[in-house]
Amino acid sequence: MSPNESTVYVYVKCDTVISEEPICLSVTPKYTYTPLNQLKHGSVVNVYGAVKFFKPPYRSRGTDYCSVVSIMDQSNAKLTCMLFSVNLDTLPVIYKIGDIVRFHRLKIQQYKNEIQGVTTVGFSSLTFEGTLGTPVIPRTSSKIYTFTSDDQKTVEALRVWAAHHISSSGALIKLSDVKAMQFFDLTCELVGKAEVDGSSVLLKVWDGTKPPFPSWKVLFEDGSLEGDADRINQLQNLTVDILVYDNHVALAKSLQIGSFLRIYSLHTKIQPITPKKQSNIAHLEFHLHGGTCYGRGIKVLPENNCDVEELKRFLDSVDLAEYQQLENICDLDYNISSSFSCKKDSWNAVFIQKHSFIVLTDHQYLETTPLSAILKRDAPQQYRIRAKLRNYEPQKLYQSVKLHCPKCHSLQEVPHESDLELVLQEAATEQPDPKLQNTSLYNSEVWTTQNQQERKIVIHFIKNDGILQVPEVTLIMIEGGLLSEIYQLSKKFKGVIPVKSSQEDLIVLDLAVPFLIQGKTWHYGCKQCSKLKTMQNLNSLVKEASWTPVCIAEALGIVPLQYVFVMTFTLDDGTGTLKVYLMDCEKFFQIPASEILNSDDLQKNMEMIMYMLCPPGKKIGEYPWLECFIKSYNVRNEVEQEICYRIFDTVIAEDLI
DNA sequence: GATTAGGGTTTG
Repeated sequence: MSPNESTVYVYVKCDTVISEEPICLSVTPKYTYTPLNQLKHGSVVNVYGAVKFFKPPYRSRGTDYCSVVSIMDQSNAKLTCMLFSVNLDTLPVIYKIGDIVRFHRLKIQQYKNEIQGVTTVGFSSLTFEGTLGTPVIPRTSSKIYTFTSDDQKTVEALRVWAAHHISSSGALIKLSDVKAMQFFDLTCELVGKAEVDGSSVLLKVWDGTKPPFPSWKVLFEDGSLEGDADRINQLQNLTVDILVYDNHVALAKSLQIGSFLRIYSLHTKIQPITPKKQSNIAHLEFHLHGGTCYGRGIKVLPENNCDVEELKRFLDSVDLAEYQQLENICDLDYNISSSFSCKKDSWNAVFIQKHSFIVLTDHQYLETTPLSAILKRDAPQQYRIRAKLRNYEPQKLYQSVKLHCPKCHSLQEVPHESDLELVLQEAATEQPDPKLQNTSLYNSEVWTTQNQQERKIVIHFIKNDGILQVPEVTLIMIEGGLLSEIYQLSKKFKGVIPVKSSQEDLIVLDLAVPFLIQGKTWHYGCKQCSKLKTMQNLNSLVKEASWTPVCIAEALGIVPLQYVFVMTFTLDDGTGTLKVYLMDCEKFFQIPASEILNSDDLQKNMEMIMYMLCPPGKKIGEYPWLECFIKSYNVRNEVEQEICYRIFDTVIAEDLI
């Protein structure tokens, strides 16, 4: 064998045992691998990639199993592959984002202006654990495959790249960290299973940690529960009930008790509290909905999977007796009648102590003052209080979010989209000035819309030290853009500044619209306090590329407005009631007011918090106690002086959110 | 031999 010849090791895989002894053949490797940015429509290629997204194999409506896998490599290009096979085994065995795959004989074709990979005759795959430092052992059903030292290097290099460029399974969380409303991936052991009806199956699983809220208990017919009854009973406070629907039912039915599972895109919801139920504690529902969106599905993990090995060690170390005690307290709560409200409160106290989901104060040294005493005293004072939230206003969340100027302290409404669109439409009729395009600060491109009377849009790409960067870190300015266009661009670029041409330079379009759109946050400036400067002033930020809203606002002479929640709480501690104001950016609810209007998830979290603090359909005796820090202050109106109260230094405990 | 799905959450 000449020194330049590579060695191809042909590993012969017999069932699950990989032969330790490579058969050494003196042949030149025949496989070449195409970088993902060089794929040509119509070709059949071999590729390597790190898994960016995947749907675990599921039965398609046709004859085959299907798995959708998106991969990326060092070229930063992404390829989505449609993998089909009659045989489940020949699809890649991917367990999580970041795994490394090698595909042989993948056909590249075009679909909707993008290329995609599809299985073709002779398709085969190897999958490797993506974690740095773990052994490079392929998962595959292929009995014979090549694996050279070059392959080893490719996998290792991709692991390093993926560790920096692909966010690992952040969705993989423990039951103890589960939030009241979220989608996540769960690694767990199956302890019980029951068919509930034709379209759903109940899975009872645990991962050794205690969820922050008790699990809902799904009802099923007597005798339909599979699993060891003693064990199910012993673990009842640590297991959660997952309802699995529709297309996942068949797979769920086939699962063996005691197997280790990864359940992808599991959904938690708070169980509505109904008057029939005696408990005033929120319960969590776990759903694996129908469909395969976001890779929703179930995969059985082998015993030798490193996550399973870790889970097994952890499950063995759990002290079950500790959770048995809590169970007894739970039983007390479930069984007592509503007439024993003081007992219930004491249970509530235990629960709150354990899970601390009620409002906390930073000022633990202060003694609690009854509201009746506060009402008799002059202002200004500070108090620690313990009360229940009898009512709050406004009830509609979007009405509680306002814009506050830290300089002149004015409060204003967040502009409605239709108002923004009017201003943008008006501005779009003005002609961009070509003299202001392509300067040392930015490169400009003029686009002409096709269907709207040839409207001109100019995008100015701000350079970093004279060089254009990738969109993710590039700030752009837009002239003549409408709301939908700005919205689309804000998804691609670091930030978008709506501008217009003036005599000397580009200037901020109008403070009636955001001066900067960054991610989901629309930043506004105060009309009264801002003293606008032109866009060339951004030059001062270019070197450091410090494109924070604060820096940009300062460079442009803008006083940025803060998003705040403004609410009135009516508090009641049995001795009296007090109206208390809350003005909060993000500390109180642990939810940024600046992002909530553009986030369904945050809105749901907020609704859930208010639902917990002020549960509808319940008597006030059953409301949770809140601990707050408030201060009183004098407000003089035209006729008289009034004492007002405001919450501060108070937060909702993290566990609730 | 073609089809399946074509990533971007249910509404139980």
